[in-house]
Amino acid sequence: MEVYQHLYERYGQLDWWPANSLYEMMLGAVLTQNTAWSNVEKALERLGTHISPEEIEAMSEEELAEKIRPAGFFNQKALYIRALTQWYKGYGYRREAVEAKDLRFLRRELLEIKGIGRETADCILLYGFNKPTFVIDAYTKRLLARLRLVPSEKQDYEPLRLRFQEALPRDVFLYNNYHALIVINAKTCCRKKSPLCPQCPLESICGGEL
DNA sequence: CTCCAGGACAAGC
DNA sequence: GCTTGTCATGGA
Repeated sequence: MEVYQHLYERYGQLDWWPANSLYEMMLGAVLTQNTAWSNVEKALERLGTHISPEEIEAMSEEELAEKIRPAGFFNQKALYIRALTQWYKGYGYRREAVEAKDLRFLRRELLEIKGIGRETADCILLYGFNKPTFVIDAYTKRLLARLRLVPSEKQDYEPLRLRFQEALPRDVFLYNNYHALIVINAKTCCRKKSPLCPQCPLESICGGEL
């Protein structure tokens, strides 16, 4: 918890994920795949704030792709969003219906959806449906590499996720805030590949435990 | 101009 | 199983 402590002292409790609704959160998770968040914002804005799954369903494939164009990979992401929306429809677009299922079941279901890989699934589960699964993204890998907790940024997803989960108490709020802190910190400082910038809250840490 | 950003998939080994 | 080419925009 050492790394977490330092980040928490700097940024505090974030209660994170930039979205106005659960559905918008899910859209953001797909749209941000290998894409700068500023471009995701443009795409979400073009869809209109408080976009509903029913509205997305009413759109044609081309129409949706055109709307999300600024986010890049728009043809694929249009497919992915439709597939994800179809899945959600199976639960009547009801949050409680999804949350009633357990984590392992939902994770398997999400991973079967075209365009929903491990990271996107975990984001949706953690930030969308409050399930305790840890999110591993590029920022997380970069952080681990800089702290020398792993030899390089090229690490497999699952071992890293389990490493975090085994090192931390199984708490959805902790998982949520921890990953949020990693993202916020990455966007705030330590941009490029400098080891760790001087003003980084983790500057003094060397090999501490997560 | 090049490089990169909160990945995922299909094809090939 | 693991690795590689592909998908695309907008900003630095």
